[in-house]
Amino acid sequence: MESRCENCIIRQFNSLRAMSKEELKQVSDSKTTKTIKKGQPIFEEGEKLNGVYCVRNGVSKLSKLSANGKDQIVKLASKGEVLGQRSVVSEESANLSAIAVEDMEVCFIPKESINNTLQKNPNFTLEVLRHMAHNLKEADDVIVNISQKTVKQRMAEAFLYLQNNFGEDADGFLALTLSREDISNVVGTATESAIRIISEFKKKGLIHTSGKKIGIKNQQKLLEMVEGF
Amino acid sequence: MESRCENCIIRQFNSLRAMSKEELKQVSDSKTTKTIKKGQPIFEEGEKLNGVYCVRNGVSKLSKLSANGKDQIVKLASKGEVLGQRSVVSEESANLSAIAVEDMEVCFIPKESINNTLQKNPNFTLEVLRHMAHNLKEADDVIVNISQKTVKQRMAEAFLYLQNNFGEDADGFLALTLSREDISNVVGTATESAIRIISEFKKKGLIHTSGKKIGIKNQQKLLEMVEGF
DNA sequence: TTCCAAACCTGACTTTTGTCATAGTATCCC
DNA sequence: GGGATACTATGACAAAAGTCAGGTTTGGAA
Repeated sequence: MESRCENCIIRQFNSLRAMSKEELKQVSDSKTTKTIKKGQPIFEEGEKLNGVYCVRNGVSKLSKLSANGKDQIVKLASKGEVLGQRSVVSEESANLSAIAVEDMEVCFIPKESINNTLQKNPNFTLEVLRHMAHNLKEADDVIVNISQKTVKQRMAEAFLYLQNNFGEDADGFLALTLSREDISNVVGTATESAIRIISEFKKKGLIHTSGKKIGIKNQQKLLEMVEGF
Repeated sequence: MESRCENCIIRQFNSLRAMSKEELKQVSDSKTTKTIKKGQPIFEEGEKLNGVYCVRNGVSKLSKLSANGKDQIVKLASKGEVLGQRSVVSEESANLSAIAVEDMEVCFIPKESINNTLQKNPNFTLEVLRHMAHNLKEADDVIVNISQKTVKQRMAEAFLYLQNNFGEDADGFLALTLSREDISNVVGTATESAIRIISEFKKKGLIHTSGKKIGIKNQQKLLEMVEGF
């Protein structure tokens, strides 16, 4: 289970790749590996984080509770993503909760290792900055989508997103299975509305389902729907 | 009109404060000052940016055009903010358009000066990173607000935001005057809906207006409305 | 296997929001 | 000062989305 960061492939996907050999060694010596069960939190909104979490396996939802008691899922994070970076960088408590939607394996890296490197290695800092810039762009795009598209369009978009980012299993179902409630929280709508639209898409032959599982049948039409036809 | 960055007070508000004397000197030598008239763009979505813009005066809206032809305003930027940083850092074309909502004075700083410093001065990079982290948090909060609050709540929030961030003039009107259309694009709703809600708030004594100008009359009730009472 | 809770689904209804049409009002430019 | 143009305002209606209330299915634990 335990292994050295130096040999970890995951690292290639995130900002840790900009660390020097010695820095990486230090990180590896101080890190701990944790297993998180589906439904369990890695950390929660408002919590002070003592480090970041590097995802080795599984998927986590990053969400925020709103005043009316509903969660809004802001992002889904999987293999290679580093969680909690924003909070550690700005020395604030977590703005979002990270909850596993699948069983997960994550490495906890104490903030000292991170901060140390941030102050000494501009390449690493720049790499983190680039990732943050990318996340910011994604967030801006979400804002535009959520405010200008209908729930139906956003649902279509969500399915295509899941297909692109998490792929499909052998039977043609989306590899990442979310509950209807989670889907509605990604899209930003009521659970009933999400379910209704799933039924509608099924009737129209855009998707097919089997229990919780959802498969995409007509990608083209879903794409057209996103564009507003 | 022209002046040296070394003496510029604005600098204290943004990441340029982490630059060394020599770096600042170089920036100052390469910068140019521009005047932008109300309604004119500083840069537009999709454009390749050759540098960043430091706002000395006036206010700019950062917006993105959506498929249905409406703009969504993602952020309002004023004195001290640096525009285009995200694009320069990630070497991508601009994701948002920046358009002046008031006459503006901005300093253009070529990206070479920025990139150079990013690679050599970890303090500066870290400072930029902190600003980006802050912007990301704000963006996440906007996502949650826009998807979980009603248009009425978001309108109330927008007025309070304008009051907090841009203040009021001598007559008690919001210092930043936006057109009804801009207001609707901040809130993410139809212009008619925005106007209707302004009328309603006026009837309820929450705000008062005079032409385009809007003044806050009952801050407490607006706050309660945002919270959902 | 059986039972129970949680998740899923559907219908009926209400509320919210958007759209279209139209009229009034300010503003800018000559 | 006058006319064109853009912005503001309001009514009437349509569409979208949420809520409530009730069923059904599913999956996991005893």
